[in-house]
Amino acid sequence: MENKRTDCEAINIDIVEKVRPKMPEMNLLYELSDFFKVMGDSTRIQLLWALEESEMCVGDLAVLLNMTKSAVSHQLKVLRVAKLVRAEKKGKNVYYSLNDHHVKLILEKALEHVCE
Amino acid sequence: MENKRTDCEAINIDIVEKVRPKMPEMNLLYELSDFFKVMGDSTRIQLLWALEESEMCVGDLAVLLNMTKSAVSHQLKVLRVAKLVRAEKKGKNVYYSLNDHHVKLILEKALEHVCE
DNA sequence: TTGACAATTGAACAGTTGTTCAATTATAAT
DNA sequence: ATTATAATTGAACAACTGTTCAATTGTCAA
Repeated sequence: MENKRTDCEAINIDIVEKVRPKMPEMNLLYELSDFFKVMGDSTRIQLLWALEESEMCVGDLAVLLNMTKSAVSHQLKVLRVAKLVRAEKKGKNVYYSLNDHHVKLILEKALEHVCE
Repeated sequence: MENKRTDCEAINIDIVEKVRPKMPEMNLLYELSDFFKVMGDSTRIQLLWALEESEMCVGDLAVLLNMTKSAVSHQLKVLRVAKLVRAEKKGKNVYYSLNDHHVKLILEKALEHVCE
């Protein structure tokens, strides 16, 4: 289970024990940090930002971001696995679109944060 | 400036050119992704979560998270550099507290996202 | 069927990240 | 002054990440 360990005693054991029950479960914690990890890449933010404006296929996104199709496709896969975008095949092309309304809100809040 | 490059032509050049002016500046993009990178670690989320409940010193946080003081201190430094927490020396101890009201909101939104 | 194009894939690479360990700084108590 | 405790620091290490490159899949048009 827990393989880390402290190397000290608590200074204010009362505070620690008051806070402990408020801490989130490890499971939730990993889901949260995994979500932020996905957001923590400038290429993926660009992709989400672009798809907020319009659905687009891989080639268009590659031109827009000035990257190779391969690099874009790899990152779209990350976003797809994280369920932030979805893919739809139309003829020869695969069109990507946003799959989650929370993302826009979170991006806006983060924007407020970095802009202040 | 730009050292990446496409390996293809746009399929829908009209869409690409319609979206292009809406794209954020590289500068802003990096600030955004840097912020999410900081949030994208379960240890740092635990620290922020704990400090939302009460300010605490390094030793208490180490006990609470069951980690070494060193590991906690390293991560607190990351949060300090990102201006998400601030440190105040009180006698023998250094007390850390939240330094940004946006963080709580963003954590809540992210929580809504991963919980649905 | 053949050829061209769109997209995906996996391996490889360099660059980055988080924890550990040992050493160090700084404060408080004796 | 000396000792003990709190916290920070830097180097080292393994684990992870993002892009490139080359090869592959699947679809359309001729």
